[in-house]
Amino acid sequence: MGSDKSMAGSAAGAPFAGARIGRVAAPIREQVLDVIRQGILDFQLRPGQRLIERELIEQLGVSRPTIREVLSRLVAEGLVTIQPQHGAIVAVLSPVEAEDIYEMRVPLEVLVMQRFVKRATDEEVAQLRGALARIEEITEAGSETQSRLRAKDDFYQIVFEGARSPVLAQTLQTMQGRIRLLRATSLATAGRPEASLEEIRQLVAAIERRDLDAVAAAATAHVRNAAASALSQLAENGAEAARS
Amino acid sequence: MGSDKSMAGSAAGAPFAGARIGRVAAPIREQVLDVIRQGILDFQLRPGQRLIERELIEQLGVSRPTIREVLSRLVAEGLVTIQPQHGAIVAVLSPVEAEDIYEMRVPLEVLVMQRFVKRATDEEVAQLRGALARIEEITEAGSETQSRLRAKDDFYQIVFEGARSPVLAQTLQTMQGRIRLLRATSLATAGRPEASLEEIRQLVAAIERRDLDAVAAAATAHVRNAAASALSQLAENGAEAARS
DNA sequence: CGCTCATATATTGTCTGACAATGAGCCGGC
DNA sequence: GCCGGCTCATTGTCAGACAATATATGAGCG
Repeated sequence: MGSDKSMAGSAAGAPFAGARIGRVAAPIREQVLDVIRQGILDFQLRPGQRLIERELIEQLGVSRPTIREVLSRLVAEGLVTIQPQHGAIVAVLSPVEAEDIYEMRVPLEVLVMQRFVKRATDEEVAQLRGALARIEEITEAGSETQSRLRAKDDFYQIVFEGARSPVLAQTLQTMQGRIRLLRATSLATAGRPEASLEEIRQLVAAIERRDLDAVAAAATAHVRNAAASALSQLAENGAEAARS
Repeated sequence: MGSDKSMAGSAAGAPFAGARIGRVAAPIREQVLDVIRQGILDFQLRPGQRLIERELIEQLGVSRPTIREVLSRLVAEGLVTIQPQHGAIVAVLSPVEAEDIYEMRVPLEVLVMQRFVKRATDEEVAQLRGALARIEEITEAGSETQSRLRAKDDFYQIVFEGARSPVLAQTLQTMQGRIRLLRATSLATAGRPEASLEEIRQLVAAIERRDLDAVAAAATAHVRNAAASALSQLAENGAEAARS
């Protein structure tokens, strides 16, 4: 409830401190889009779960056209599937698709990392090292997957910024989104945070040395290993599901 | 079939060659999506041109929510840009974006070609040769760009089918769509159809030999050359535009 | 007791109409 | 001649409505 539309008037607390919500700052549909996407990426909405328009309308307090527009966008991103005449569900990644995506990610990630080497400022490289440090911290603390994922998102954010390649960045971002779906499907790959961390360390080291070949090798290894881990897990999970 | 009930106004001057939407099998919005996308890809809707909702409604005879949904999808595909509070326009590719896309296409196209080699049936390979033959025909006949593009689309369609990689295929397809936008911007790259044809010949030959390395080399060369040609043209065009 | 069929419900697909808010262009005044 | 206000066009968003279709429920029958 709450969240009336025209509450802009008084705004008791912050005259112009906080971000103005609703009206001018961000179109409603962007907000809705973010909310639902985040819900999927954070595993609150699980793959296969139905997304019923009426429910979303009630929960988010927006109108049906808005919801439909948002769902369309999510379909385009590959995070939602629409079964005609039946409704939208959170997308379920098939092993075939997952393999495809990982295979595509390899060269694209190499590309973006090399671009980062070529275009990023020294400051951005330093930021990258900082992000690595945070990942190390979290990994060593053995924190939950959630925060690790967020730290890795930050890491990639810096890479994308520094690479100055908006299209490439966006493509990779949606790919990573879909892969995260996969992670939700196979329920916490958990897998190998330490191995992954070591790979990232090597990657950052190569970046700092500005060694393009080493960067390519490290990026390739990282994605390949992630793929192998995720896909094997998915295979197990799939077998299990088939058995039941 | 179609054209049952509301065949309303004649809409003589529709920019899309008499395409009218009827309520039949496919969902209306899919039809609308196809029509507008095709309009963009066929250069009937030129980059930068405004897409005013009201006009589209009148020309296509569908309602506003439908149009908006379609425009959203096209935004996601990168064919349309929305300027907040101002409206949608056919996307204009900046040189930076174009370069990005071409650079991404290189490894992805290598990937899809190699997959085709590994997975396509002999019959599909034969079909590919057939498609090549048609391209040759059209090129030698010196036909207009339009039919050449269509023939190349057919060629790629076969590749995508045979590669059995839906995700990869879709990604490449949207990329090629955006690149075609570029072609519309710089007004008929024209370029050298003969050179392009020779590259494709080499590619098909490598595929028939099932020589993965040669396929990679040929695919890379093809995309790289296309990029060089398109980008140089764009640079000229940009300079010209800047002058005026 | 299980199975098939008909009904009922739920949900989407689409349309109509409406309103506020924002941006663009125009016109008059200084 | 320039600036400010005004009008208009266009988008952003909502509410309600209806048909079509898929799923679930229950009744009747073998």
